[in-house]
Amino acid sequence: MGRVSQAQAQENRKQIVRIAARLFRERGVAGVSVADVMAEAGLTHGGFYKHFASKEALVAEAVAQAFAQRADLLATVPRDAFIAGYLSAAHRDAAGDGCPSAGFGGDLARAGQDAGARAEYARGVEMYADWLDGDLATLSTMVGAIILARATAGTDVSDRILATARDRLVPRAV
Amino acid sequence: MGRVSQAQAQENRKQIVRIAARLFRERGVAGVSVADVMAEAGLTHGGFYKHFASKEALVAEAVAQAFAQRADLLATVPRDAFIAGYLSAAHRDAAGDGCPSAGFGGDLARAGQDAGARAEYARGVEMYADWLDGDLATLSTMVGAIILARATAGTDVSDRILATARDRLVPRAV
DNA sequence: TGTACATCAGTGAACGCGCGTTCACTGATGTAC
DNA sequence: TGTACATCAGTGAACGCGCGTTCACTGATGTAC
Repeated sequence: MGRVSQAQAQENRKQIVRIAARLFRERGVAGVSVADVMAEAGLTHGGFYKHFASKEALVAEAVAQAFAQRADLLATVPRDAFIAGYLSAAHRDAAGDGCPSAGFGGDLARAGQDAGARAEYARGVEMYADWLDGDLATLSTMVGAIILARATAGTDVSDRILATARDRLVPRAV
Repeated sequence: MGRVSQAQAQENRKQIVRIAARLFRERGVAGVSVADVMAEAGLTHGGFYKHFASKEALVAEAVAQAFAQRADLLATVPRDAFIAGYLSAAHRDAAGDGCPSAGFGGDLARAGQDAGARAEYARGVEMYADWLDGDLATLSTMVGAIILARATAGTDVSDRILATARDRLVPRAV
């Protein structure tokens, strides 16, 4: 394949970011190679650097894209319904589409160099904070519960974590 | 150096696990090589496999050791004081000595193969659960707050996360 | 509208590099008598 | 207590391997006239 139309190239770029945002949340940044992302986009790995300066740059864009998608959801779903869905087994088992605060938190909690990704992450947390009227303790409970539930998935403590967090944050919901 | 006394070998083994437990929490499992751990123990990397079957086996032991050390602390410090210390900037900035639920959570939240480490992790969470009389929502808030605070370290939202979580969990403490 | 040329997205082989792991070797430790 | 031998923790070079990144090349796209 030779050159591709500008529109196609731009679409490919977006696709790369979308796929990266999913795979990084599913398997962690270190668990996904540039070649993995490109292959899933139907491209070969060599072309990656026509779009991004480095893998690190892709991580930053993937974090931003994941939070942007998240913002749409927050604007759509009522608060209690959102939190109940957040603290569900379905969300625990589908990290790729899930909360970026949880999906990227483990990777970005190390100081590393990835300043760009960390800046996007902080911006995303601010967005959650606004949505919760500054109640970052509730966000902490949500993020902590989903990370703990994922790390203990397959044991009965995992379901108990989600259940107790749900009782605490949305006691009225069924 | 040739052979070493059995007592010395056993001491070296413990040292390797202790160092791994610290480095893995500081930099993540993927961010620390077997050679890194061995070098910090004053040994060369080749001897590692006289003590452990694989890096994965070391991770499992490191998780267990970190939680065991944690258990001692829980038995010593009063509950509110512990939680206030947990939700401090000092704990945020010293992950190596910090909570294993937070320090290993990001790494073990991916399904991976590391069944041994995940089993130790689940056991550790159960220990916290007992200490909190089953209140896993409070543990979720603690773990979520520290992970979020670490991932946003250097921004002002990081301090706000810790402050709001502290207000929620230990309102009486100063 | 058509032609000639420049551009550049994508290809696929190759590059260093660091990793987890293996292995032949060393020599002090542990043991049998 | 002393001697001879077996053991095995630690050494350091080497192994495949996969990774992020580079690069010469291709050929359809975009542009200038």
